[in-house]
Amino acid sequence: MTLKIYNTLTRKKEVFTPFEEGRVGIYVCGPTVYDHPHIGHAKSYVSFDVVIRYLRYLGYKVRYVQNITDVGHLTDNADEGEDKIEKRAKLEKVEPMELVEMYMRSYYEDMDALNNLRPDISPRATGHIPEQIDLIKKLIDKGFAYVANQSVYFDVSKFKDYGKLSGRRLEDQESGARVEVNPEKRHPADFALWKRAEPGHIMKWNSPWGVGFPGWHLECSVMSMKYLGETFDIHGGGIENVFPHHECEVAQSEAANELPFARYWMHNNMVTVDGQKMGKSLGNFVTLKDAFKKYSPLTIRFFILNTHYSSPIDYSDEALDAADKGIERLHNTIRNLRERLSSSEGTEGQDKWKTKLEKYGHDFEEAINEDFNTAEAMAVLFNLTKEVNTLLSSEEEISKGVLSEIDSFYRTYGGNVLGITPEKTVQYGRDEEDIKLKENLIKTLIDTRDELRASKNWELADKIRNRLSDLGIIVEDKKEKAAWRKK
RNA sequence: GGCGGCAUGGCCAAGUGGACUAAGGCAGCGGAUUGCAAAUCCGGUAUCCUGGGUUCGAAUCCCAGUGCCGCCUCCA
Repeated sequence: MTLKIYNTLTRKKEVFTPFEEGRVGIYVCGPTVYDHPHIGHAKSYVSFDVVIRYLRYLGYKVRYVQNITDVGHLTDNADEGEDKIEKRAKLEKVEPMELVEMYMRSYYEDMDALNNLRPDISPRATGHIPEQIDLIKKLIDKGFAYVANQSVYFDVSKFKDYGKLSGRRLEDQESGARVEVNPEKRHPADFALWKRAEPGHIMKWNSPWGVGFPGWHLECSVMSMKYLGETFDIHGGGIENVFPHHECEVAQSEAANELPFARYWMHNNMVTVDGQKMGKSLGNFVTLKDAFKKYSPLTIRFFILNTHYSSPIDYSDEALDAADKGIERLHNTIRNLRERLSSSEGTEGQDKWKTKLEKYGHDFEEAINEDFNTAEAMAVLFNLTKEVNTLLSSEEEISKGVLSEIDSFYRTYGGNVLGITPEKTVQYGRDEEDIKLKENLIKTLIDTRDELRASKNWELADKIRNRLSDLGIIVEDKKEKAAWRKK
């Protein structure tokens, strides 16, 4: 079995082989931190998180680089408009770097909640100005860039492969269709490597061409090659950035190095909200902080992974409610399993289950190997879950050996690879002590109720169960002792 | 105008030439289980957008049509 990845560059699904045996270098376009992250960020970074997790599961030593854009990303296209960070900083009356810090923290907070692993390196554009200047110099020296009125532009006509990633040809582009062409540019498709700072511009640095700031596309080229090498394995990002962002990255990197840049390009699709595109201008952004008020982060993760990363998803209450129920079923089984595990012993039947689980593991891998088909992989998890539920609800004794084999299956595939199953199954309170106290209080009530049931005092037993239900505690009666869970 | 994608049960969604008499989730229906519930299990539920074509064989390939969506402004 081999991992296959759909490569935007070749428009084909290809067998993945790393550049350097046993190691994988991956760069994923990170956020521009000028606002709280939204549901679109979640889709992108959850998708790539599974890529990272699976590559590690396969035994690769992975270096995961994901940048933080903190300068150079402008509000408009074609190198015009204000810097997003600077604009927002002025609005909130803070230092640009203060703003960056604030939203960067917000970003990691939400990504942590979604159970995304942190990147190994999170380089910031402002921390790599000298490197960016060096790359520009190199491009000018090689004749791929030119200086115009203290700004520097990449000359697309000099790079014959321009358009190979996005499949666009220069002559097809209707220049100036949506924006006025900057008269400093020789060709309308030329893009800024360095922009001179206009009066009043705050975020600026000295350069050989005057005071200014780097173009947006440049940082990704510079930081990926600095940490991953001039040729590296995987470059990921949103499909909306194929052109012009990624196309420009390829151009400037390959022009400078005369070597292939990223070997596999992966692009995730976008999120719509109630069937409509999520856009700044439409004002229908769903921030993760808002989404989390309604749905748990793992529900959102489950919802995202239930569709292939390259397909769009539509965020709606109906879809999220369904995902919520789905993941609850999975969690219920795992919780029941772990409860049984703590009071079981022996190893009878372990080998039989081991064989069975190997087959499920094989099916799971086969799904993920097909360009990260997480939806199919989750189906495997649910097929197993049905079988486990049957086992758990049967009357017979189940050995500790069997239970722990199953538990470790969930930990490996549901936990390590997909990240949709929790380490601990009960999270109910702020700290350990708080959790313990609450659990004990609930247990006390339930124990009392079990005694009432034993003496067939149904009326009072039902009353307690209803009252607990009102408080969000679901009681499930079993033969002797009742079980409970948080709604 | 240029480029690209999608259309599968009530909803979401895998599958992209033969183990498809189409995975999985949600909802609903019937049954088992239960003191009643909850949870769980079992069962039934799809002319694979339309019309042609290729093939021994098509959800899957080709052509035409219809409808939606994205990129070429902003955005992951």
